[in-house]
Amino acid sequence: MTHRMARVSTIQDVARLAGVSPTTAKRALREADKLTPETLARVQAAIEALHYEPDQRAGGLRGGQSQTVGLVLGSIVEPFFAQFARTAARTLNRAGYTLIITENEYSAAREVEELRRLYGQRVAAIMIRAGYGPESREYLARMVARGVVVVEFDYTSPNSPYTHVMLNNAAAMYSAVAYVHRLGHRRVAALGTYHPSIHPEERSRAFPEAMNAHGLTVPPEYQRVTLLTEDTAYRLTHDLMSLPAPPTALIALAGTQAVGAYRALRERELHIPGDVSLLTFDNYPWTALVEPPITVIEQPVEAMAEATALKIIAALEGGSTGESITFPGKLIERGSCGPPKPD
Amino acid sequence: MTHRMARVSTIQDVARLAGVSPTTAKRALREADKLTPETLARVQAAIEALHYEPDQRAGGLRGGQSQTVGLVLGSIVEPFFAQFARTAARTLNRAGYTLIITENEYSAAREVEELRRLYGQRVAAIMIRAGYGPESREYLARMVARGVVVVEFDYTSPNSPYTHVMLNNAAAMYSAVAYVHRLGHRRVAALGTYHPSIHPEERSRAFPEAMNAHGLTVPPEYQRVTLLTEDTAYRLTHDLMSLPAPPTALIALAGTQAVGAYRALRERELHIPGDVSLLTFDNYPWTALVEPPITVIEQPVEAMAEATALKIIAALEGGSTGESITFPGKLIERGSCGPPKPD
DNA sequence: TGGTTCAATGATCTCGTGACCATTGGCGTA
DNA sequence: TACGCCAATGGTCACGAGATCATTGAACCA
Repeated sequence: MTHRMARVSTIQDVARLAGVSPTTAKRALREADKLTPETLARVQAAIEALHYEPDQRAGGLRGGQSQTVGLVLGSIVEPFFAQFARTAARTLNRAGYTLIITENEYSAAREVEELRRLYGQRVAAIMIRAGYGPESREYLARMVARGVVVVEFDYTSPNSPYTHVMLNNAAAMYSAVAYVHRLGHRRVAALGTYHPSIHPEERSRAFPEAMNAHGLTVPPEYQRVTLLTEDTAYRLTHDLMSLPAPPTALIALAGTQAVGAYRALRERELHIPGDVSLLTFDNYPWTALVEPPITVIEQPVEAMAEATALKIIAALEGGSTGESITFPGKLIERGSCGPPKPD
Repeated sequence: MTHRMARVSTIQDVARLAGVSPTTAKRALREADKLTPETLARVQAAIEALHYEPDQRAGGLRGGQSQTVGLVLGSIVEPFFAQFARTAARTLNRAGYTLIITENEYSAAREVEELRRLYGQRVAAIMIRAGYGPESREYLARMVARGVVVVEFDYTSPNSPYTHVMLNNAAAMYSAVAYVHRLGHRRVAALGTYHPSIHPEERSRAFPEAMNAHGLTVPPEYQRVTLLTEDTAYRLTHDLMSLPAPPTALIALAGTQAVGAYRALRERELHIPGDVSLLTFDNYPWTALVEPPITVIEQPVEAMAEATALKIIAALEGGSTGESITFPGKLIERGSCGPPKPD
């Protein structure tokens, strides 16, 4: 296979073959009822014969925007996001939109180039899990000023002006802390501490608040600002368990973190939940396979993805994105949490 | 946020602000050396002031094709594919292309609609993990006739005319069978049997051949045509282990299958590897966390993705896709395989 | 000094579709 | 019968960038 001889048929070719004007041929696609049955049949036959497919780019050129929507994920290899993308794509496809999936790797700086690419395609809307940092804020605002619809999901940056679809992270974290507190834990650590610019996550912000609500405090030596990666969770777990007074319960903020935490605990030959309890966000299949199976907070991924996509569609069809929505997390008790070892 | 007042700046606006003709303004982007330094500076200042971004769709209109490449995955929630997408996107982005990621859920029928969508965007090329079945073959051929570059990866349909990038599945399967044979296993089952249209996979085809090469045969009751999903693997494992003479070793054909198989074995309270050995394709993080950790065949995902993307780029820059490539799998011995229990 | 050359800049056409306006002709009604 | 209406169809332009050809003017050389 060397090179190509593109000869793509256009609506003009269809019209010529059918013996009608291009305008009439186009109507066969969008306003079929305005044509005589015979004319319609002739045009459809021509479309079939030439295997004509409209060029989506040309149409959008006129109106300025396309039938294309951008999706900016935190990380495409995080199953939560992959599943989100699947459901969002299905919903948008049904409504006639094409989804362009990208990732920002949790960084606003990295995100700018993706936004630029999406804007180059003149996407009509963007579903975004914004990255950390201020670098992309101005660019995003400019896109909105140019008519691009924006909806945030999974995370909303502080003072964000955009509608969002999220987990009720505060309530989920509260239920997690309440659960381990009920089991008797007093020294609890989350695998990540709130930081206004590096890690401005709701989950890490809600953790000390939930602790306080149970009359507990998070010791300073448990507090470390991290990212949502396996690696940082692995190192942080090792560090925490090396402390003179290590936590008796760990809360991972995302499924990928749980992998790192679990690996570190295994390396230290700590028994779960005998020596330390473990709880994580995201109900991934493997969490039920390890021994003991891990207690998790499940997110309604599909419902969240569909809600986000529907907001986009509503806004594009002339309405608005509407109010922000939160979904409840669900604590699924398995075997990785138990009473703490007496000191 | 209600509705929009799109006023997007074009190269015309830039030209007007800079006091030059549109043609000159355009040259500031692609042939900057043809402009006087002063003119260039004026145009660049105007671009900066208006935050001008070229519309990628308009340019492609002229030449017929775009700077866009389609990627058709088997399943976006399979980590192998997600990682493949990440690496492919990075490689293509560096070369100035935008990647549109889609999935066919292993079905050629489902695939046709994705191909149609991609062709609607007039993608210049497609990287595809073709689905099972004949439904999309004709459509794909038509796209090629219209100048779209096609490269297959991970799987190639029988008699496929396209260049492909794949794992050396036959060799990988041979090494897997050799390994369990060396441990003493004689009753071995793969979680899926070759079928020319339902499951025309190299791995399932290579399995009985590898068995024969070791003087073994696959009993008919072990042979079941399945899909690469967790669910089917789960059911098939239950069925196999219920047989009067169950296999002493199981080989899962993909990481997702391993989840289902592992779950079924746990439910039956079978000890790994004491009662049954397990081996799977795809070195996913969780496979090292379960007890015992699972022996896997690792695929060089990133190298494969990059190779596929580079073939696309080569073909688009005027060359050809070149020869098909295969990559070797790597057997990583962990604890899930051991000698079989004596009968 | 007239002609040549070339760097710098500009004008115009093209791509494929959607939006909008124009034309045709048949039929009903006063 | 003349007028108006409307269904059916056609003509034309805009969208935004790339490609190609055209123009300007200054420098250079014989």
